[in-house]
Amino acid sequence: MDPTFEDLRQELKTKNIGLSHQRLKVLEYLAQNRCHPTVDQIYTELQKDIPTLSKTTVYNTLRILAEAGLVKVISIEDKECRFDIDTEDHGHFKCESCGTIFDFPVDIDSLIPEELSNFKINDKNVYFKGLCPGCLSNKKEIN
Amino acid sequence: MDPTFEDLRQELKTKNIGLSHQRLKVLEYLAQNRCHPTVDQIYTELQKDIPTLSKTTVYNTLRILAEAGLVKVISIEDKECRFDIDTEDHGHFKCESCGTIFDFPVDIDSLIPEELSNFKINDKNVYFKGLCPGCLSNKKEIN
DNA sequence: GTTCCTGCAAAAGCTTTGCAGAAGA
DNA sequence: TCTTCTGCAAAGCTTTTGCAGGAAC
Repeated sequence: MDPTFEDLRQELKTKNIGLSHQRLKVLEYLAQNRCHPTVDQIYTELQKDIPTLSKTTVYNTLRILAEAGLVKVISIEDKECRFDIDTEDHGHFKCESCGTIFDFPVDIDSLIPEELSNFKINDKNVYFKGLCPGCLSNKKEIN
Repeated sequence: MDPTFEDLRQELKTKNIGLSHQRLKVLEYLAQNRCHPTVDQIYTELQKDIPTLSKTTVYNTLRILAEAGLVKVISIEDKECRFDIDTEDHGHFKCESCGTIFDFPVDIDSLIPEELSNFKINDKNVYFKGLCPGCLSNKKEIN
C-alpha cells in the first residue's frame, strides 16, 4: 500500500531527520501529487504557500529524503530529475508527446539473469518511452 | 550479432549520412570500445588522433547517429549521457563503486503488462545499480 | 559555387556549494 | 547558547546554439 503522509512523518522521526515546515510541505506535496514532479514543479507550487521558499531548500530536502530512502529519484533521459514517493518496484512509461509519466506494475525480480548472480543489486529500474493512448488518438484525428 | 564497423559504415551510406573523417572516427571508437563511453571520454581519446577535434562535433555526430538509430543513448541517473552502439534490447548494470557499466541479457518484451496494451512503445530500458563482483570482494578483503 | 561539416565562443539549463543570517531546542 | 535549517548568490557541469570559416563534390 502507498504510504500516507503520516506514515512518512513517522518514518522521518524514526530516522532522526528534522521536520521543518519546508520539509513537511515537500513531503506533503510528494504524497499528494504522485505525478513524478520535477524540482521546479515542486518549488513553483510550494512557493504559493511559502513565498520565501528557495530552490536550494527543495534540493536539500529531496536529497535528504532520497538518502533516507523515502523517495526515489527517477531520470528518464531528461537532464532534470523527477521524484517518486513510491519506492516499491514499478516501471515508468514516459509519453514522448505530452511528457506524462505513467506507472505500471512489473515483476523486476523475475528479470534478473544468471549473469548477475554474483552482483549485489541495490536499485532496479525499468522505463519505456513512446506514445500514450491519449496522444495516439489525437494523432489519428489529425491525420 | 554485434555490428562491425563496416556494417555501420554501410548503413550510414544507405541513410545518406555524410561520412567525414571525424564521424568515421567516432563510429570506429564506439565499435571498438564497448564500454558505454561518455562524450568526454570519446572526445579526449579521439583528440589524440585529431588534435583539432571539438566537442561540438562529437555532440553533433552522436546526435546524428542516435537519430539514425545506430547508437542508443543511455542515462543512468548521471547528468552525463553515455552511448551504446549495441541497439538490441539488453539491460545495464552500473557498479556504484567503480562506475563500470555491465551489459546483461534481458527479455524485456516479456515484461510488458496488460496495462500498456494501448500504448505505443518506442524504447525500452532496464538498468540496475549496485556492486559488481570485483568491488564486492575488495570490500570483504578490507573488512 | 553550393552544400554540408567543423569548431570556437557564448548561452542555456539543472544542480551544487559557500556562507551568513534565522529558526529552533 | 549551540546546533540545525534556510536561502541568496555564485560556481560547476553537461549540453545546445549561433555563426564564420573550411572542406568536399
